[in-house]
Amino acid sequence: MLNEDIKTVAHDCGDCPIRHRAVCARCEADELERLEEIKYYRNFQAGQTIIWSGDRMDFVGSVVSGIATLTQTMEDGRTQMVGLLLPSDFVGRPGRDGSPYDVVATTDMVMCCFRKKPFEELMADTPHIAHRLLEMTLDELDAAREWMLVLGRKTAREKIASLLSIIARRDATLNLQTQQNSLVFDLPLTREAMADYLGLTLETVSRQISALKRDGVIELEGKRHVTVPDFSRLLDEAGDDSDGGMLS
Amino acid sequence: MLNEDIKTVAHDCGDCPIRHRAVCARCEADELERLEEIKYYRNFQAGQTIIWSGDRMDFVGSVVSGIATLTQTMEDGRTQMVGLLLPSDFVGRPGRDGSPYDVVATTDMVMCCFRKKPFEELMADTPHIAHRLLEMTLDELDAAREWMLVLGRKTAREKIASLLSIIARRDATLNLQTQQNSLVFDLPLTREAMADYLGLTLETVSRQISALKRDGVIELEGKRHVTVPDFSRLLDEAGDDSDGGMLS
DNA sequence: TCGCGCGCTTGATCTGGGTCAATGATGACC
DNA sequence: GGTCATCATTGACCCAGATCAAGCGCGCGA
Repeated sequence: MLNEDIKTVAHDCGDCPIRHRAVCARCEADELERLEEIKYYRNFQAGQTIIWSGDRMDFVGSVVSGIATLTQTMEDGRTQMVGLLLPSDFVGRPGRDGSPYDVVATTDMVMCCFRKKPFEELMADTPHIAHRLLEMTLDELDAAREWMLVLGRKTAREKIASLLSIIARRDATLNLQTQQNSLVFDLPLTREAMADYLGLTLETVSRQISALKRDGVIELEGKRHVTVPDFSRLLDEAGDDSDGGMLS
Repeated sequence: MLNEDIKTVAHDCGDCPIRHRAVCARCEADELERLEEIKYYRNFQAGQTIIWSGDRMDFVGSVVSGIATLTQTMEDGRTQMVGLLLPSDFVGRPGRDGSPYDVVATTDMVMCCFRKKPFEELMADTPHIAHRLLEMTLDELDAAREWMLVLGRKTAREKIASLLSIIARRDATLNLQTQQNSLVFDLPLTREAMADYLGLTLETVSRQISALKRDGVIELEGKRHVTVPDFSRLLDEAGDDSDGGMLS
């Protein structure tokens, strides 16, 4: 699984989010070396299932580009998305063998993977990687719990606004382009995927997006390209009290 | 905060869940010593708020007895419970200062606390405590995500059945009394608290409990004492495909 | 260039659970 | 042992969002 470009990116932290996020802040040469040895890239096509629920996972890794979703499905077909993986997000559960949900690429993706067993050994030797993983897991837990409020208590309109503001926020921090106070981004999900995230039907998603557009909260170009003229207005619609660190 | 009984329980792992779960599996004398030094007990009364959302937390700890809830509240008063703390559950976020939600005791409680800063130092020195915390956080994340499916996709009846089966399961594993194939337990929550957990109203909770009783899925004695004659029937009602490790 | 499929929109109708309101149990406190 | 407060139940009605159904528009392959 080793390939030629490993050496060339050995100290290019921007390339590989896991290295960037988990290690580089306090990087030490031998750790980088060991990480490089167990690192490889994998490509996935849009629609491809990366891991099936219950499958054994023999790697951990992080998203370099593209988007994936974590979903749970009941026997009768009802599905709920329980996580959204954007570039720099971590995938995998050190110390656990199986995945409790399906991981599906919704766009073409590149992942930076590490073989699981050696990664865990490395983790055992280097406490700050373990520490970084705890940090990431706590972040995911916070996100999951915030989403529980969305699922349990918000109206359809608030749910849509919440999703849009999360995507806008992530997009802005990734691209560092909070340009002229308005936000522009492409929706990385179909209406159906949004519905699965929000606990709604795709028809309701469509209607509420139309409503937000009609009311001037968002502008749409085609079906996916969104511009948000006033982000605080969107947050208002989401029923959020905080700006999530977007506005100062 | 040190008190006299510390020495007497120094090696009684059953008494203090955090020590039992986080440390004792591979316990080493000096760690126990250091844990004892920063440990103290706190009592809370039913209804008392342990931590307000946004508050600084200067301790971590675990539940010895009683029940607490983690809740998030919107400005207009809508609230969603995002976690339920039963005996042996861990409270606190090593490395984080504030709490993102209210922690409220719903019964009288005893907690075993550790001052946060020294606990973090101990964690930095002893990798397997950090490892144990990662494990616990992953468990919480799994639970939160399973709950997202409940909140987003299940009907009111399924939600109630899901909650009952979770409580029954926890209760049984704690008390090790899977006696004569039927389960008996007391509901530790009011109808309103259940509603807040399930994203329902208390009226709907009441109606669905009555319906499950009418249909013979559960039996009620008073308002809180529940017996489940057939656990797999309850799991069926919950729409769950697995038995959660209860039945073999 | 056509048509065909997929993602999306919009309309009509239905229904699960919310809302509002009245009434019942239980137990603590005087 | 009566009063009051808290928790729970039940009924009547309503509405947000689900369901069912009909099109629309755009990209793609023949």
